Amino acid sequence: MTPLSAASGVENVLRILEGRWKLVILFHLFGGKVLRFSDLERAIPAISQKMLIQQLRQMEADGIVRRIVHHQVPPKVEYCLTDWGQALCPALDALLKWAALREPEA
Amino acid sequence: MTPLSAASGVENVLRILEGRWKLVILFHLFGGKVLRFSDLERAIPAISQKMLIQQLRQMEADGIVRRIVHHQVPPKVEYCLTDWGQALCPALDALLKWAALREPEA
DNA sequence: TAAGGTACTTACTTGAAAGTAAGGTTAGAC
DNA sequence: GTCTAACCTTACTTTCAAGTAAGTACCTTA
Repeated sequence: MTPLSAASGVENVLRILEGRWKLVILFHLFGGKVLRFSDLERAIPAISQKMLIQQLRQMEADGIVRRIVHHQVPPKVEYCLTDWGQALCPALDALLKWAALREPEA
Repeated sequence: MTPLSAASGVENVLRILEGRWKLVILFHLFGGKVLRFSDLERAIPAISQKMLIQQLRQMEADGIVRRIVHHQVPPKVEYCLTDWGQALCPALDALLKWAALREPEA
C-alpha cells in the first residue's frame, strides 16, 4: 500500500462527506430516523431547497441515503440512512475522539 | 449533543484534512518519517511548490505537522508529524474499513 | 563572475461549489 | 376558479480553492 493509494482511499470517503450540508443531514438521520423533505427543511433552516435536494441526491447516489416516494398528492417523500450510512457512525466517532486528543494549546 | 454540534465537530476535523494534497502529504509522513521540502516535492511530482508549502503551513498551523529549520546555506527544512498527527492513523483506518463494508452493487 | 541548489513568495487565472431567486406540477379544500 | 401544500427545477451570480508561472534570497563551488 503506497502513500498515494492509501490517500486516495481516504479521499474517496471524504468526497462522500464533503458537501456543505451533508454532515448536518447525516446527523439528523442517524439513529434510524425517517424524515420528510419538509422535516429536513425545518430542521436545517439555513439550507435552501436547491442545496437540500442536491445534497440528498448525492448522498443517495453514494449509497448512504435511501429515498422513499409515496405516490400521493400533495407529494410525500421520506429520507433515511441505508445500513451502510448508519455504519458511518463509529468511524465519525473515531474522528471526534481524535480531535479530543489534542493537547490544549499553551 | 445535537445533530448540529456533532456535525460541526466532524466538520472541524474534515477542514484539517480537506486540502487537495494534505492526505498525500500525511501518508508520506506517517510512520515517523522526516522529510525535507525537496523530498516531498520529489515524492509528489504533481504538486507545485506553492501548493506544497501552502498545505504544509496549514497542517503546521493545525498542529499535525512539525517544521524543523536548520540554519544552513543552502537552506534545509524538515517536516514530520506531531504525535497528534500520528494519532490520526487509526481514525483514518476506521474510514477505510467503513468504505470496505459497502456491498458490491448489483 | 556566474551558475546552481534550496526553500520559499507573489501575481494572475481558472473552475467548481455554493448561494439567490424565481418558477413549475398536482389535486383536493374552500 | 383560485388557493394552498409539498417537492422539486432552472437560471444566474458569487466565492474561494487550486493551478500557472515567474521571481527572490542566500551562500557555495567552479
